[in-house]
Amino acid sequence: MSEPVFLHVDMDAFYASVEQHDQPQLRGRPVIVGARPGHRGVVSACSYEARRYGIHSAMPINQAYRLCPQGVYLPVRMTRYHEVSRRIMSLLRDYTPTLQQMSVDEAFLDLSGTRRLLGPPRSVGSDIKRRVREDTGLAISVGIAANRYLAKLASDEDKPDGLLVIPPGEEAAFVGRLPLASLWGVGRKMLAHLNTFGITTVLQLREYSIPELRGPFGAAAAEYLYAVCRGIDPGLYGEGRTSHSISGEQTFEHDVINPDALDRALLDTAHTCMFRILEEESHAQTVTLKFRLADFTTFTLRRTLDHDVSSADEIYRVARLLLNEKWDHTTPIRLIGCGLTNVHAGAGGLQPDLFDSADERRQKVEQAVYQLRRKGLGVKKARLIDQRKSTGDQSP
DNA sequence: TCTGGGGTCCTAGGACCC
DNA sequence: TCTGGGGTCCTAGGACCC
Repeated sequence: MSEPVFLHVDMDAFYASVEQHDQPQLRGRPVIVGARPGHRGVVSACSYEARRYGIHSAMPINQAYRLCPQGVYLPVRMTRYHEVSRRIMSLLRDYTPTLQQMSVDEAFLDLSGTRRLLGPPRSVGSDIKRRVREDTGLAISVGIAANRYLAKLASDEDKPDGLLVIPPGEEAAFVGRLPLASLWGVGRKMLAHLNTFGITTVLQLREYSIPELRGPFGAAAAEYLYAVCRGIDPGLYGEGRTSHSISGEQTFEHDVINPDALDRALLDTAHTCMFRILEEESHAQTVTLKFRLADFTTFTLRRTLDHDVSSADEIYRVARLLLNEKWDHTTPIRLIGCGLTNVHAGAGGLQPDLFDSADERRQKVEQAVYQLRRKGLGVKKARLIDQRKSTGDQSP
């Protein structure tokens, strides 16, 4: 019987590190990747040099700029990061066929039962770090433990360029030493909620039973908290997912009440969603609308149709309907977008014979447009292009 | 210091059916 | 006239993560 061994790989300051690698003159300098200073947006990632100024990801970009005006501010180049990510992931696949990629810069490897083949887990970890550095020039942090949850905490604990192994039997002791806030899944609100019950450490949390936690935190959170404070895997990580969601949204540079500007944004995101669901050959029946007012009040509405969504225009029409139901048409809107939920794999109901001829024609036009877009020709429907020419929101 | 964009999962309440 | 309970689907909102 082999013991379970999981390895978590986390790329350090990923976007910023890729930029520093691609432009060597940026090495050693504070690099901030995200929105343009002077505009609405946040920091997506920043180098360790930038962190010394107090900058961190998700910080408003203008705040970052005030802290470090001499920093190098770069736009997000997602295509490039995906390219580097794919290279690293394929390298990781040399170690296990059951690689579980969690995001562009994170993955789990199940190393259970590989000791005879690959050697001890720690040496596998150093080998991976060395190969990633040789191949891409990037530093990664590696955590190794008996379950995924702890492997992730371990890679987090020893950043940057870290390698931390939690030996079997040390699980509970390791978690017991961590601050409550560093538990994955315990965010600002949960931490504050725990504090109101006098729970400020992992060890204090352990004094509570599941039934005791259930009242204040709910059934799911109770079991989650009970497990993780003991170093037991809470068992998430998206295994066996059968559906997911696709969405797009956009924040306006200035808040908007002009219906044309809103229509344009909705149409644009509707097309993005339709393109993606066709590309992955899935189907969905539920359309969502999200909008946010100037004061940050956010509404999400959804409508489930009696058939699969068949065109971007249909997504747009449903989203527009939902907007009319909820919006007073006078309060400025900061963000708007739409999406699809309950997305399932398989072609679903997109067979043309299920639609009347108008819908069928529209579908064929869209499919053709998507084919061109996929080839990188950047074609958009005339309606979108026409409207884009008249851009100019009605902000005060 | 005014707060992106893409996701996931959970909760609570209502509708509806048996 | 008053009174069930369970199951499922749907909706709106919230917390959290990268």
